[in-house]
Amino acid sequence: MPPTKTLERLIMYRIVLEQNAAQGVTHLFSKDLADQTGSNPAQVRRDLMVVGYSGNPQKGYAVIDLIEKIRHMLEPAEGIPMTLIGIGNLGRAIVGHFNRLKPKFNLVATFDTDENKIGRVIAGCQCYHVNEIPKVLAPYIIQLGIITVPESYAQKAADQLIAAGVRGIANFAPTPIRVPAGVYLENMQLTLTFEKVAYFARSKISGGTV
Amino acid sequence: MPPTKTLERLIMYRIVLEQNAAQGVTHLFSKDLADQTGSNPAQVRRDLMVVGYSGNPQKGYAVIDLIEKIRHMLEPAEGIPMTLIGIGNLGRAIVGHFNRLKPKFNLVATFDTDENKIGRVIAGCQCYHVNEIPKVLAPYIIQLGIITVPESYAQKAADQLIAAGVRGIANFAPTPIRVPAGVYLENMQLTLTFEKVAYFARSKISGGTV
DNA sequence: TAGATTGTTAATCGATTAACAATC
DNA sequence: TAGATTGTTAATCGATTAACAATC
Repeated sequence: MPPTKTLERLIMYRIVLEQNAAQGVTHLFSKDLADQTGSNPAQVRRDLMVVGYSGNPQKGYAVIDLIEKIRHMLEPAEGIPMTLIGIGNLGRAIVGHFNRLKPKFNLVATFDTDENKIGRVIAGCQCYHVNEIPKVLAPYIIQLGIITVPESYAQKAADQLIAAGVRGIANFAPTPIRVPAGVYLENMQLTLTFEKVAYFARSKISGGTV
Repeated sequence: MPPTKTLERLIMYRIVLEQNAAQGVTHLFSKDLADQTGSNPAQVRRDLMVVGYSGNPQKGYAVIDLIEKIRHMLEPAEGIPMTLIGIGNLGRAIVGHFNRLKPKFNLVATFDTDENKIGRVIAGCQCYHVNEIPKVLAPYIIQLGIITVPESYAQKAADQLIAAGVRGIANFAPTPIRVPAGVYLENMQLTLTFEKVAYFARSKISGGTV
């Protein structure tokens, strides 16, 4: 299993590799990839060691082949089952994103407590009441549960997802939550990012990246 | 200037300290703070060294005082000027967040290219056409510019903000962008988070945090 | 071939954790 | 006082960067 940081960068490389492929670029050097991702050539080469793909000192890396290698490493399977709780603006924005990520992810259902939303298809996915989580999710082993609910409901939402067997959680509520060992958690406090940027924008002389 | 990681955790501590204060908790030990933020007591104590606040071996840390110390360290000033480009679902969700963060941040304007949005007040803030960026932002030194536009417009949006003197950028478009030295950049690829969680949820036996 | 770039190892750097005397 | 917790230094750990022989 690669280090988290390496994995993050590999995902980033793949994103920009796909953009390059879309523009008809066939080969890139480690320097190019570094420039486009805010990394550096040594880092890129070191990261690529874990995917088991070799470049060519004269041409660099074949874009298509490298995408395929990274993809293969990241996604043994397609149609990763996922779900989302809380269909506010943020929830809708994220669901929208996932419509572009098909068929990689399979958004099996969304949940909310607002009667106006329940039973409707929102952003292409059926919305259920949170009470139906156990029933609706029973057929799946959900790899990714996204929490976009208000602060007061965040921990409860996580507990419900975990009870339904969800293995990984990305929490966007404005408070960190806790999960038992065995569940992978990413607490995404958007506020934290904003405060950090404001802080370093004020303090730093030269810019950081990623 | 504290290390980035330390700063991130300090912001997180403050978030949970504020929640504890709201619940009437007056004192916390490093262990409590660690549990609630997915950290560990040694880390907490080490981080708190930089804020210059001393706890008490018998009572722990006085919640209110510690909040004040961290706040003081993070925000020399109030009303940090900020802006946002791209009033889609994600943009609206973020603007909504900022309404809770007043008076700390001061969202001076939002921008879009959609004629249906321009001239309107959306989520409490006036929306202008992107062509007006230079004029509207001229009176401010913007510390935080948030980009929530489609992929194809992300780099352009950044360039426009930077030309208007924006010092820090949080980019939520689905592609990393580049900025010159002197501008602090955070590329927030939500996709990256989702793929990472899905990956480790599948691979890891015991859970990670933060 | 000559030379820039690769893959990989070694060196450096920074961040986390452990340890412990000082403290209340 | 006794004992748990603090602040801080030292040790460990992991991640980044530098270096360089191998390669095309």
